[in-house]
Amino acid sequence: MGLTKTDLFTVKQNEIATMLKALGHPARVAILEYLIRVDSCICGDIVDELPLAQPTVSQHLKELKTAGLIKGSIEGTAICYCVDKESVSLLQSYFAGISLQLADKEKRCC
Amino acid sequence: MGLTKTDLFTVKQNEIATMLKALGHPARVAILEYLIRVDSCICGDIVDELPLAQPTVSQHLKELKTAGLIKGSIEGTAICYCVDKESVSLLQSYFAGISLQLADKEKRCC
DNA sequence: ATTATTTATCGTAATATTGCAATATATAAA
DNA sequence: TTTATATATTGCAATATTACGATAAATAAT
Repeated sequence: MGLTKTDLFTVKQNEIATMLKALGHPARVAILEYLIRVDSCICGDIVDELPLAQPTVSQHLKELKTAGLIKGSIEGTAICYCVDKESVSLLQSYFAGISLQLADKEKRCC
Repeated sequence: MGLTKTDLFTVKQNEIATMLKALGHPARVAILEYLIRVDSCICGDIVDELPLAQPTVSQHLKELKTAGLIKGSIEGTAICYCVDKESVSLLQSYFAGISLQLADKEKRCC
């Protein structure tokens, strides 16, 4: 197989999983953090910043973009990437909600 | 390849990526949500709840456990799984921090 | 027009993931 | 002890991911 059965789960569950999967690699976490740290949304510097080859970085950027976590805009010959605030906000809300629900429960085991 | 170069990134980045990767599959998101929803941390009901075969569910549970997101305790012949509050709290803090940092920045492109 | 610069895509090798049937393990009940 | 119940492990096929060299595409500068 190797094929995720997305149709068996809710749209929301798939949405969350897709975004988290995109961040399920240290290079992509590093890219996100770099884009946030640098206050302009600088682009190909990511390649210099990361210890990975240019095609590899490009591929990671594509995955982040496909998952909706970053956006890119053409800036002359370069491309300017930046974080999609909405999607990050969505994840933030998701975990905030979960934490809230967890706070109420008292554990009966574990 | 197919091999993540974890040594090239920070411990924190790897830690976050590992947990998010574990949640990067709708079945595992569904398991987390189910464990939170059911206020006792019931175990093998997960198999009935999810539209996946028992070995598949067992495997997903293992991945969540390895990533530290859930814990399991033996309860007679059954095993009782529940969410590890600390790790969820860690993720919650992570995204809260990112959101805060993002709020300050004004976008220069995208 | 030619050349340099920047980013994307292709091709490919190594490895990982997903899913499940079959089977093993381990405890509870009879 | 035998049988039932619950969960884990093994083995395997199909597919996905990771990484990068080589190359393409697209714009800027000369």
